[in-house]
Amino acid sequence: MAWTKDSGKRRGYHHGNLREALIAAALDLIADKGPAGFTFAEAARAAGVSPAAPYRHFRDRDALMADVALRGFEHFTEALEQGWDNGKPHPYRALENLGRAYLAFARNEPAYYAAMFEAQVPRDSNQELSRASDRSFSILRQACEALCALMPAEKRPPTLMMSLHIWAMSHGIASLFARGDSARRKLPMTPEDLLEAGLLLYLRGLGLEGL
Amino acid sequence: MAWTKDSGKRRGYHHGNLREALIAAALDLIADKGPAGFTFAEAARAAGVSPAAPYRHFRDRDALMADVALRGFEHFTEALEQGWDNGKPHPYRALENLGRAYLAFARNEPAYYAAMFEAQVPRDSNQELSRASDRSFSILRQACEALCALMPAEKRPPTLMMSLHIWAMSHGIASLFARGDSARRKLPMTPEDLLEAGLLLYLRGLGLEGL
DNA sequence: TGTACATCAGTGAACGCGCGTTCACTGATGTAC
DNA sequence: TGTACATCAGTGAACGCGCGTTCACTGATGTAC
Repeated sequence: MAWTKDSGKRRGYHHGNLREALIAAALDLIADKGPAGFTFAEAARAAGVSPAAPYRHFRDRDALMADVALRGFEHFTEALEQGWDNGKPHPYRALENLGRAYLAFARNEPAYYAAMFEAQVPRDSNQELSRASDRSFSILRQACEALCALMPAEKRPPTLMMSLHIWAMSHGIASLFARGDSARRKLPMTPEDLLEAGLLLYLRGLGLEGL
Repeated sequence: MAWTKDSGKRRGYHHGNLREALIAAALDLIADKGPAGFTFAEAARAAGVSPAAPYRHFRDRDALMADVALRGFEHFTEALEQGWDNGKPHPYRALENLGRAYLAFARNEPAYYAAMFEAQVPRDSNQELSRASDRSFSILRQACEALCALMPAEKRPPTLMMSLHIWAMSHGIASLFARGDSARRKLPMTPEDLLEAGLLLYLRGLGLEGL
């Protein structure tokens, strides 16, 4: 990974980019051993810095973890937005792509995924984090609204409920079958196909027949 | 909890029920601080026993964790079976109850739930554990088969896919909104209502209209 | 352009702590006869 | 029913280890004039 360490150039007394390097180290460690298996000291070591140095950048281990989760949600939002691509070429197809983006994120970024959803980061005490999480969800909600707009007004389901259902199914499939770490379960089909079929059936249940 | 400690009677040199006591202690600790926040030493202390004693019963910390997960799946299977209640009074209603049982388990047994789904217990290396997990899933599958039997044969969906969808949605809702620990997200409705509506819509999508 | 100084971001040594694990041991229990 | 003995399930002391955290420090950087 290009963003780890100092990519070659020798550092002097000042690291120059320690904050980023610590986060990168944390991600590596989390990916390796789960959210529990990362320590402040080890992250410092990985960044090639004394064990006291991280305290210049993070209050403690939990603060680093919260930052990892925060960045995770930011990247996640971005990934979902790209998947949705403003509803192009067609809202249904775009929702499918959004779902794919969800699964791809769980697969390719297991460390972020674990920090966001499984590390016990107290979201209540961290407004910034819960707002970032809300922003991710809002992409999904926006997608549901665009889909509902295709239906006659009197047949539209509540979009909040609809987006929660789709979130739950995507999250369930991602957590059980698509994640990129050791907790992934085997599946006799691709998670993408499973999700696609699930979305199709669910939307049909809502009366969104024509695609 | 009645099964913790030695419930009053003074123990002598032999604990008498140390294995159980250690598991109970592990559950308490996991519920408190997440799957990471439990140590062999602390479990021993909670059971009122020297730090060397647990080694008579478990090879190491991971073995204890795996045992907790295993028991979790056993209780989970039981809970799902009770919810399903052999399809009574009616398969659809019974499926709804099965879903409720799933959510109730996540809420009431957060420690088991975390050990089963979030602790990094390597399932591959533990055949007993993966079989227990399969047994839980098979209840759900059985329920789907009963529901499908209500449909004309040529309209029946593949029950494996159907049960995976329902598992994913239940698991997603449970993990995000129903779990009994600090990672639960707020929701403007009960998780039970959300799941019930989701199941209804999904089944409708399958063509299971009449309930 | 040079110099003085404040601030910043590191060092490295030190500390107390709790964990995992081992060891020789011992008290309690069960069983053969 | 009693006794001898094997086995089991604990003790408690000890060890090495790595972690989190603190401290006075120092090298590098930026800025005012």
